[in-house]
Amino acid sequence: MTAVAVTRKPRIAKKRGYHHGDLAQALKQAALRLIDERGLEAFTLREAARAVGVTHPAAYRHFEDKRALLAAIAEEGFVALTGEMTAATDTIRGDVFERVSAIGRSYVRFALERPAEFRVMFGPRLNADGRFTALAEVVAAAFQVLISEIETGQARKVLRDGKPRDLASALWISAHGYASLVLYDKITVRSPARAETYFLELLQPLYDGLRRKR
Amino acid sequence: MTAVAVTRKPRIAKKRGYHHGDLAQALKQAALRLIDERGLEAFTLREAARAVGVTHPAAYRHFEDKRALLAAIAEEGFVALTGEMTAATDTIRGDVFERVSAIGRSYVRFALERPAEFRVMFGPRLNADGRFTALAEVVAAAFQVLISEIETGQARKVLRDGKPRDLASALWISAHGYASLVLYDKITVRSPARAETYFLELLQPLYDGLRRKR
DNA sequence: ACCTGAACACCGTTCAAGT
DNA sequence: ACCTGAACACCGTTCAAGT
Repeated sequence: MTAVAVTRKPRIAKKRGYHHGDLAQALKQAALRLIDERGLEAFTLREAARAVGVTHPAAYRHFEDKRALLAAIAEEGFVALTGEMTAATDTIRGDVFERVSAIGRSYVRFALERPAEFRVMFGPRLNADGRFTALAEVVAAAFQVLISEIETGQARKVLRDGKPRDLASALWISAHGYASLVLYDKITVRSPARAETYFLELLQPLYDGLRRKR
Repeated sequence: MTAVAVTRKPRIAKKRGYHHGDLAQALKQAALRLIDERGLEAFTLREAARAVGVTHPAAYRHFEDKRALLAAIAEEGFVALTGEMTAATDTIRGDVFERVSAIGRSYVRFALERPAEFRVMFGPRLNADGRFTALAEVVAAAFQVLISEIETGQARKVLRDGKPRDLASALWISAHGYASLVLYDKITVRSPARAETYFLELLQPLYDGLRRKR
């Protein structure tokens, strides 16, 4: 966007020959760092290549194009998110209600701790044309964590009736809406540490509404 | 992103001299059309200028830079959204609960009917550096519609207790989370016509939870 | 198999110059 | 006051050529 005049920093070690490592992985990590520092819109493939000490066309040996690099990051992000949500419930055995709210909390934590990944996962419409089928699959897998939890909650007569997909959507919407509005500067949180508990405070009405009447 | 080889279309009427109209307005409209057609990431200032028949540096007479053009679009978008939300309650006199859910519905409708504006409003972090104070103000004004409605709902003992800001945030989160997940292809709606009622279905637990126990 | 050099068709931004 | 022409420092993508 802005054409800044940068004093050409001489490559520390002028690489000759191959990168001799996992260049694909290195490019993804460089990309995330750059997105963290200057934002998604300012991110360029060329800069990522420079950061790992390789000429920019080398990236095309590992990714079809720029969008494919971002899609790879998004894909890994959804896998990581699924892992976090699953891990969140591991510590909580009994109360399904506690488990469900722990999943919501872990979603929010992921978004705020790894904002660059979150933005890549939800910012650009990478898969508008359905090009990245693997990406669509890991998105579905993440959602499935919510659905399964709702199902066991309903089976134990803790959660209200309704299609599991729909109740799970409500959960996803609440965690995603909160995370998005915070990350995109629309809702202000006093301190990052309070972000998770504030989420539970705000969405208490929803959680109350999800509880089965007794 | 993609460098398409376009056969240079000769300008229909080779404009000489001034645009002789509201160029700023024309650029904003052209921008929205282009974003609608090819997405926010593909949008360029130069193409918008070409579309209205003016050389690209002419845009800088009306906007400081590309971000400022997008910020102007976002600003008008928030004003329009505030108008829609206010209008949504005008038809409903009595039940505060009905009014609150009408606001949510109008938010969702706005997002799905005017996706380009919605994406500009919430997609790029235009105001991350607090550069556009007017934009921040219209965002706050839109939020205020929700807060006011919550306040009267509480005064009439229809809505549960709690800080109006917090209950209003819950509403915003739900409408925004739903709209975002639908617009960014994460939640699928059977038909666009069903999108609004599906929203109410999904968030029924939240609305139930917002109701004051009696 | 993996990377470089060079090229192409674009960008956003600036600025002197034109009317 | 408003716009153009020309220039600058970038992009993403392609491809022949090198090791």
